[in-house]
Formats: sequence, structure tokens, C-alpha cells
Amino acid sequence: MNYWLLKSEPDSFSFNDLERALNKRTVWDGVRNYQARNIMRDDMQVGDLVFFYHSSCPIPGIAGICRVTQTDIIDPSSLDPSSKYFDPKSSLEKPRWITIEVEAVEALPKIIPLKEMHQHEALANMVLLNRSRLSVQPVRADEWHYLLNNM
DNA sequence: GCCAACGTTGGC
DNA sequence: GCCAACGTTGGC
Repeated sequence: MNYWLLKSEPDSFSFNDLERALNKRTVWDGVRNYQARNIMRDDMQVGDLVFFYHSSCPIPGIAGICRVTQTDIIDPSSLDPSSKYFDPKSSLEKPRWITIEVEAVEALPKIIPLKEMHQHEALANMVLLNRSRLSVQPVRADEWHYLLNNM
């Protein structure tokens, strides 16, 4: 089993929104970055655990934990002409944007702020702290457990 | 609102 | 295939 981190702007979709969604699940649509897509398409598996990260907000940080419940989903927004994520180069026959579904597992007792993560040497190699713009990214097992047990 | 980092586009 | 121009992300 592997660990990941997904970013979302809480103004558009927060961890709390996921907990209130039908079955506490959502299709992770709207990602339009090839590296992020490749991770979802090629590397993420049902059962993998995922940190839900809040970006572009007053306290950027990890808000909760979710789980991958489905893979190999054609991003519905890419085929929807009325969506701002519509991609005319994508089609049902040759889909370009493949994504996953996640379900909320639990909120963290307290958000782990990015600011605090910067202060821990054990997290210094996290993708989040080094490749700040990637919105779907791997988390190492030692980093995952450190975050849950030491912060 | 600024701006650094970095991904994408398109002319050549 | 290079690279300048441009657009987006996201912390501050």
C-alpha cells in the first residue's frame, strides 16, 4: 500500500465538504497536469491512503485522511463542454484525463500547518516542501507515520 | 496583490 | 527540438 497527498482549495472543496458528500466520496476531477495525472493513472491503487491538503487559504496544511476507492476513471469534466475543465482534445475513445475516486476516512484532530512541517528535519525531503506546485504527490511511509505520530 | 517556480504553447 | 512568451500555482 502506498501513501499520497492531494491538494484542494478549501474555498472550492474542503475536507469537510468531502465528509458531507454522498458516501463521503468524490471523483477527483479537474486535474490538468500530466505529472499529477500519471501518478493517479499509473501509481495509485484502491486502498491507498491519502492526505487531504488545504492550499491557497489562511492556514495551508493537512486537514484529513482519505482512501482511494476507485481508479481508472475518465475525468467527467474533461468531456463536459459546459465545464471549465473541458478538454476538446479528449474523448471517450481517447480519454486524456484519468483520475480516481476517494472517500473520507477521518479528519485530523488538528490541521497540520505547512508552516510547522517546515520545522521538522524528518520531513525535509517531502515533495510538498520541495516541489510545491504538484497537486498530486507521493508521501513516503516514514513521512506519513511521522506526521501522524509526531505532529 | 506580489512574485518565484515551473508547466505549456507555439514559432522557428 | 529549442526557447521565449505566457499562464498557473500557491505561499506570503
